[in-house]
Amino acid sequence: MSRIASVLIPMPLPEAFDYAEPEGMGLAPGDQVAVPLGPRLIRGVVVEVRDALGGNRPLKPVAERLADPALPPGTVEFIQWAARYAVDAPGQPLAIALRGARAPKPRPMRVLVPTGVPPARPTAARTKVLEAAVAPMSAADLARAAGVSSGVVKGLLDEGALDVREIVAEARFDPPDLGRSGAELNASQAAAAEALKAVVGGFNVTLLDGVTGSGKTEVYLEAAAAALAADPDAQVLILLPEIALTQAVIARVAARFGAQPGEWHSDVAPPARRRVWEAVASGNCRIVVGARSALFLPFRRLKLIVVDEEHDGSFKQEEGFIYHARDLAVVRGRIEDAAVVLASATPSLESLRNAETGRYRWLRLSTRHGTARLPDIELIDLRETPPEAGRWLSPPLVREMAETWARGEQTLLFLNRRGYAPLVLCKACGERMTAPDTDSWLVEHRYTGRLVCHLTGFSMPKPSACPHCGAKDSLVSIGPGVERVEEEARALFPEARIAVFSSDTVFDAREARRLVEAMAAGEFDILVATQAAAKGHNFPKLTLVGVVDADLGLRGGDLRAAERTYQLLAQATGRAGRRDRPGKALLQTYAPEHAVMQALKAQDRDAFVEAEMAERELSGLPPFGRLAAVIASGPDAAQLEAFVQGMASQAPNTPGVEVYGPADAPLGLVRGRRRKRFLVRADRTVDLSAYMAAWRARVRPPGQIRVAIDIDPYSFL
DNA sequence: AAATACCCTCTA
DNA sequence: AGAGGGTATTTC
Repeated sequence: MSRIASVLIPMPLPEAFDYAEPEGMGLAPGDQVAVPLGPRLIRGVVVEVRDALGGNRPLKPVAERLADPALPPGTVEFIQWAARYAVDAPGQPLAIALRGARAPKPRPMRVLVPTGVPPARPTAARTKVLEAAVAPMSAADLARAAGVSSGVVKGLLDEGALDVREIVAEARFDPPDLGRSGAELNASQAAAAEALKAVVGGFNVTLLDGVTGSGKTEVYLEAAAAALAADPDAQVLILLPEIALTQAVIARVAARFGAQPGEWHSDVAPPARRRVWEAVASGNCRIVVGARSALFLPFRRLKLIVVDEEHDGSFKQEEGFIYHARDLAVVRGRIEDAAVVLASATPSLESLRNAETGRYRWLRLSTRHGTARLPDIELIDLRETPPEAGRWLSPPLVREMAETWARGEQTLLFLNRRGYAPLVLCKACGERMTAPDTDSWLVEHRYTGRLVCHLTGFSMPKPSACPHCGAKDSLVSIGPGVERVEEEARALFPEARIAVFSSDTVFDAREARRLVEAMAAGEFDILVATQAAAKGHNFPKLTLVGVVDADLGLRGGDLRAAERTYQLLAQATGRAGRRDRPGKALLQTYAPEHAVMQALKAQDRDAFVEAEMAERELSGLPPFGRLAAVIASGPDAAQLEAFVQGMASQAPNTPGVEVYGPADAPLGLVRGRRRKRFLVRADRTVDLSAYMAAWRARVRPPGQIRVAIDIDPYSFL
């Protein structure tokens, strides 16, 4: 009986395609194959093999079974589940899962080995080289090890005393050393670690909820140790929201287990990615530390997933295949029968709700590690003590900074806004500088002298005359960014050592580490930083945190504005006063009576959560209801309008579902494309993915119009 | 995603 | 007619 293989192709095709299995190929689900698609050959993954019963239309045969490792069953199932959930083609998550498999193999390393042939002229330098060559190494390394110039090595090579051998770097990782003991734990940590060790083994979800500085990392590393020890093949995945945080966690893992974990994020070079991918597939790499896309690696025996800083919005992928890594981590845990640990000092309301209702276990770490105390938090009412015109630091904050500096301690000025000024306008005609074909403001960057669109990446030199009315020197910078706050701090404290930490000054993991280490070593007095520095780092001499604009995140008023502001500011203020020094945080606000500010001041997270939960429950919003967004975009405004009107009339009528829209998206024009949005609210009991899929199936977007569906949207732009 | 089928306009 | 260019369609 001939057989049919269903093959998933890493492209936005609506379903797996069927191919005939050539006699004797013996395909199984998960196998990587080459299949013909139109005129070309393409890589795909077998998802099903079945007998060819009855009449079939003629199928093209599978061209070849690739030697690359097969995807384990759990990975294939997860990909299909994720696609259905996100209402997208299964080829999209497959493309993410195959990113490591398609990357080029690491280049073989060329090492030199002695041939035994004695050199014609055995000089002292040559003897040193041959003595050093007992271990195979590259020519450059050999010259360095022997302390001679590269010419000596080349001479020996030319004479045949040394020979080149190519070594293919194997996709091997050192096994974790499970004999090592972990960090010293305090009573609260030890209790949590014991509780976590008990949950590894099967699927369940635990919320590890501990104040900043309570030592969550040590606790979940003990859970990792337990998972790795319980099963010699067990694998552990630690997900982090940002690349900048991976280095610190990798160092902690390496110290705890005496072995380098696999590192996975977009900054990892393709050959290194291939190495990690293959080692994860073979089961050799047992610990992975990575960003959200590490969730799609081909784990053979995943037993623990840790989502660190689980509340962080960076876990939501907003482009291409749209998904939330925290939510999908729980799904993958269920599929793989792995324990899932969600860790945060300021958990998301979704996770807190699941903990409250008992769906998740709830472990609370109360005390700060060591002797550190939480900082005192005070609100500065900017209506009463405003800064001078054109300044952003109020007198009370400046006074506190001066005292901190006098004591030889550090200040962190926190402002979650890159660049110099968020808006540039012409005082002659009132024109606001925006990017071409986009109606978002251009942000002024003084370091580079350019105006930058933070949405599209467009940038241009700052013009000397207004491009609209032509007036000379009429452009004024409105509002503060970190660069402007730095300028003000320098004017106030000309002697102080000041640095800026934002994604413009710190563009890769190495640079971030350097700046963090310099700050920790006390090489700066004042650090002006965006959220890039607000989380995860430990600065022992930092005793004052000044939040320049505490109200920033509350504007715009989307669903999670209050929650996000609370989380961000709690993290930022938590930077102050670790170790034995008392810390202080000052929040500049125009709305000190706002519930978020009051909760921060009182350091009463539970009160804030309770109030916010009550509001969400009243309006049926997450975590009490579910949301989805539709973003339709196209270059032609009239055509788009007609399409969305038609789409509105096609929305399925289902109890427990409300459709709002279409409305102009807040950023109505991006890269020359008009954008319209629908928002869908549904009761928790509704299968929202199925609803959205049904709706999408009823419409056919004409021409250039694109429809994107965002399940559980975080951005409302 | 990428090759190609289709469908216009322009040129001589 | 054939080239050129942009867009819609198809891929088991």
